[in-house]
Amino acid sequence: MATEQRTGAGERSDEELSMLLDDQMCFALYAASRAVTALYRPMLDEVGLTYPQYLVLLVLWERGEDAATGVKDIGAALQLDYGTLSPLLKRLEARGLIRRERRADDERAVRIALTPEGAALRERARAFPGEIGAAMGLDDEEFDRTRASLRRLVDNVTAYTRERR
Amino acid sequence: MATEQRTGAGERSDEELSMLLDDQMCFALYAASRAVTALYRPMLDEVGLTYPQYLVLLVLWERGEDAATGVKDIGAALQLDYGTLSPLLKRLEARGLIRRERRADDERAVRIALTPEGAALRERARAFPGEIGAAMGLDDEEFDRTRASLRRLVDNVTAYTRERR
DNA sequence: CAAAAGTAGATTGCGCGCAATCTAATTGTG
DNA sequence: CACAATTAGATTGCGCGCAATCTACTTTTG
Repeated sequence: MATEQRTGAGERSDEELSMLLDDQMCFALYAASRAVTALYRPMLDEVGLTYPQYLVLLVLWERGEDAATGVKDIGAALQLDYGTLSPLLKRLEARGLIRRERRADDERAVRIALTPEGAALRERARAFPGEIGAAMGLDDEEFDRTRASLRRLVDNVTAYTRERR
Repeated sequence: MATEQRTGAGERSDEELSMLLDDQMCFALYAASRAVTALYRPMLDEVGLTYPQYLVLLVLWERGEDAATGVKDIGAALQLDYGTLSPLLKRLEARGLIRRERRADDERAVRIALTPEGAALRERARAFPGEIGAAMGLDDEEFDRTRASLRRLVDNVTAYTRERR
């Protein structure tokens, strides 16, 4: 266990953090995110989904059939833009899991709705979070605290990014 | 702040975790990883690197000029395969930051070595971790604890994945 | 030493992410 | 009402990630 040196002894305290790969939070996040995605892969393969497609379905399952969910709403929930979502949603439509239809009252907007097949898939996915959580192997307290810290981190980073834009 | 319900009231305690997007660690990780990458982007743009390219250089800077680092070594450090690394390393070579040369004693292996330009880039990158860390806005204790939990999570998940392979 | 097994790396194909650009519909304003 | 600004979404292009397949070396083994 290498000891850290986040805030140095004196001068240049915030510009001289370690450049070591394993000291960096950014790499820990990058590695953890990919490891968890890889953990999902065999489960998602069984239902023929990719991980981002699964996230989109999580949003739709949560909103319900009659929520008038637009592409923009999904993008806001997942922080994904049209460049990612447009082709992804077309693939979900091609698989028969969702329908995409222009709204009559606003021809710009596309309403994304679950098909019965898409809604039914929820039951097959219900066991996923439990399996994933178990494989992570953190106890409830560490799990909750880590998730809370990640949320705080995302909020801070998002605010920071928005400021300097 | 929604309160959680990780382990339900009684039956099916580990198969009935919340399906809500915001309750899921996997989404917290996915969102945090992308938010941090986005935070790096303007900095990395200034030196003409992508985030994964930056990670590769972190490895090379850490190993030093004469470490005989192979593509496999970089892959082991970053958990990336040849399909990702081969074209990425060619791009770094095209930018003049690294050299790729077959080793004389083992014609299968490719030695990746920093050029003077690649080595010099380290100085321009030295300030990055500090800026990123500041934008994350976690105090030292929360930062260290979260990073430690992420490492533990990656270790557990990796072991789990390896078991069922 | 020859055939088999193993290893280092490259290539192909597909699905994200994301910037940049485009279209078409709606809203706002003089 | 005309015309500018805004908005929802699609498209293009590029660089990952990763599975699958391929090549070309090395090492093992009969």
